[in-house]
Amino acid sequence: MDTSVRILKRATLAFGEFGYDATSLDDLARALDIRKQSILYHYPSKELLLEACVRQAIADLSVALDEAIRKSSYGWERIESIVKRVFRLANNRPELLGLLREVTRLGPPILTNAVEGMRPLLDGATVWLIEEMENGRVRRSDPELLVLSAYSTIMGAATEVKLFEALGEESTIRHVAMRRKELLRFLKIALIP
Amino acid sequence: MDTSVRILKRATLAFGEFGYDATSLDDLARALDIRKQSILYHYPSKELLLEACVRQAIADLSVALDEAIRKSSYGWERIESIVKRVFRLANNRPELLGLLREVTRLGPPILTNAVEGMRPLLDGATVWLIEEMENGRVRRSDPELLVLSAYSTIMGAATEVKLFEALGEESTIRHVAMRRKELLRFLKIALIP
DNA sequence: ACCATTGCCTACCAAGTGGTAGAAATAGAG
DNA sequence: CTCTATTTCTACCACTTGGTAGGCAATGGT
Repeated sequence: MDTSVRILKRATLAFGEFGYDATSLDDLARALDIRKQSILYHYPSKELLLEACVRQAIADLSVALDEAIRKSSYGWERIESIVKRVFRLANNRPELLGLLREVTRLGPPILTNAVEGMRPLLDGATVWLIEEMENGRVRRSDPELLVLSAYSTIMGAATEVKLFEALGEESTIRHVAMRRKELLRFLKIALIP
Repeated sequence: MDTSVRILKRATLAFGEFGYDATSLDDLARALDIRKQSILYHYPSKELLLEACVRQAIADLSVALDEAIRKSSYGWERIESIVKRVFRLANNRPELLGLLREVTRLGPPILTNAVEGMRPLLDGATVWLIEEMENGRVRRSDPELLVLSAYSTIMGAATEVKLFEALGEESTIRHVAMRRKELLRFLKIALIP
């Protein structure tokens, strides 16, 4: 595999799981069995590496969501499809959502970039919600607020696996499925008229 | 004020806002206008300082929640009271919730400690919920799951201010109030039969 | 007056940080 | 084969990190 891609994947893993500050280029190089300077050849600085990771993560997320959107039609069906897709993503590639959370934690300037990258996604969701509300398929409320609430709710539900484990809740597939089901029930009651 | 208390407060602020790794003892000492070794006199290591901060944060949180609980009675009234209290806390002392989120990010071993400290709180909430469900004041569902979902939802809504700011949403008091209202509406629909 | 304890300090250190300079290897094109 | 560009490497650096060793002043009990 291309070295720069290997670096990107590993960095996304590390940044998403342990955080940006806690991940040193030396660590990364060791894990990849290359020299640190090879990393700095492909990505001139640690911050630029992070940027690249975030860009890729958002791209991957967009692809996944587009898939979920195309596979479904309207109203509740589509919401359900999206939530399920996000949970699947959280299961298969937890580092992606972890990285996004990390970015909101780090704040500007990297967050500003990331937000620009996500805006089409969020705007699309907002526009769609407005339409659905007008057609009476979704309960009326402030659509932007709703998108952001949904974002942080799904994010929380999908990424706080560590917390569940620490609480002694086993985090088997079945448990994740239960939490997903519970969240869906919640969302359905709250969103659908 | 007692030096050790000053250190604790400042460390909680810094850990909660910028994260554990991003906060150096030198930074802290500079901000407090004391020498780093004075910090290490009161708290023998950075990790023990973090532990102390977390302990105190949980204690403060417990006090705030107890207050909210005592002030309210049952059913929806109490849930509303708690949510409002948490939002007030997120407004007055955002570093508290920030620190707790940071702890879940850091994972074990510190998370294990923190979870032990929070267990009475969570268990209390679970027991109360079971009672409310049996009395028909709260919609039936898995109570433990519900507590954790509520935790991550409220946490997300209360702490993701940075994200909202980056999105260009002004984060005025009015906007926070709106988000609180929205969350309450959401919870009411989802929880109350 | 004495001494032990407390609290804060100066001086220092080994390890690790992100990053620079530039050599050596590799590979494709003519 | 040779030239050139790409890629990976060794060697190094200035700086920051958490933490140790030990001194020095204040305090208060005996």
